[in-house]
Amino acid sequence: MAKAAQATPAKPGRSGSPTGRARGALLRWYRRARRDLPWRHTNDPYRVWISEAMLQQTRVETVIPYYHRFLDRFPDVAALAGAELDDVLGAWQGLGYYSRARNLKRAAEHVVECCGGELPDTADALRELPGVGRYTAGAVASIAFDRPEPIVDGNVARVLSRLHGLTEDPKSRAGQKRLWEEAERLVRGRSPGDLNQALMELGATVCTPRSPECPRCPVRADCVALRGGDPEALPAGGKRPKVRDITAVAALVERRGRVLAVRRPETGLLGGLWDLPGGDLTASEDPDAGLERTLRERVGLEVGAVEPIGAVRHVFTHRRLSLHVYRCRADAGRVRLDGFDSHRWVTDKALAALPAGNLTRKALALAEAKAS
DNA sequence: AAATCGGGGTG
DNA sequence: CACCCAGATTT
Repeated sequence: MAKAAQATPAKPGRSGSPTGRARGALLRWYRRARRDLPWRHTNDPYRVWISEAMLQQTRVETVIPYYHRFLDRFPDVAALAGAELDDVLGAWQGLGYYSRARNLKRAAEHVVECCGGELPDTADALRELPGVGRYTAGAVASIAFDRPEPIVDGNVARVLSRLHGLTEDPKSRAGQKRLWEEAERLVRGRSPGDLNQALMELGATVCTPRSPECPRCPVRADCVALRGGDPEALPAGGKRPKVRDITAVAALVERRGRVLAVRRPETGLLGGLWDLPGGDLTASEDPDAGLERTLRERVGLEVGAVEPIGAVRHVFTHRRLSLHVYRCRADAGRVRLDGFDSHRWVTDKALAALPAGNLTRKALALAEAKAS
């Protein structure tokens, strides 16, 4: 259960000050207008933590079904700590940023070993857990433990940039410093969890990146950017990274009625997930030649009866990938891995059950469609 | 300070 | 297509 509020600093928000007026307006607005979201039905620190981990860089609507399934499968810290990694990754499959799932499990194991299975109840202690940064520590501390800890996420950065007319880039060190200072000033006082959620809710539903609905905003009277006439101009934007085009190959390598599945390294892209063997093509390399080369180099197999199945495209944040999919037969010889952690010869059904990324699922779906 | 890490919704 | 999302971690 949530602990009682700790002593709050000596200056409760006076409703006469701009800060006090804004926080009162935010709290009243939030209690009236907030969306009914699954994680708002509980103060259970474990559930709050899981929701915050899932919501990192991920939209609310995407998270909701994962949140229910994950908690159904791993209802508490002990269940998560005792689970198989593949089961945790399986529950995370399709959600992206898979290091979050591995860190959750590692953190759960640590909490069981060192804290009797109870999540730490301060931001500083939470911060020690793998995968818990300043934002997540503040969110769990304020929402689950009623502590006046600030949070700054993308929504809060936008709201505060506009409210205070901050023209610095929120990504810069100076911009971050200022945002956290403003968030801290605002969170001091009653109901820190609701205040923090009000800021995020406002950014998500009213103070949106484009076409903000300023007439509906509870703090419009104090908004510097609105007075300036162009709230949409804030926050100051940065530059975007360049997108690379990549061509890769992968194959269903068959032997004695089974296919070869390989596990990606724990760290890096799609870490710990299962995949079909293959790899990126070098510049101007022919896909057929690339398949032969990557299978030889990365799984140590010579293959025959190579049959192209087709290609699938997948867009990552800064990569556009075109994957050529093949079916082939492996000659005798031991698997020797390079760049993968482990392998299994599995049936089609077992292959479909292994945790994998969406690109691999697309490839499997294509092969399935082609076979029938 | 910049790169890396997924996937999906939106205008 | 560009942009962004209840960010964290590594370099």
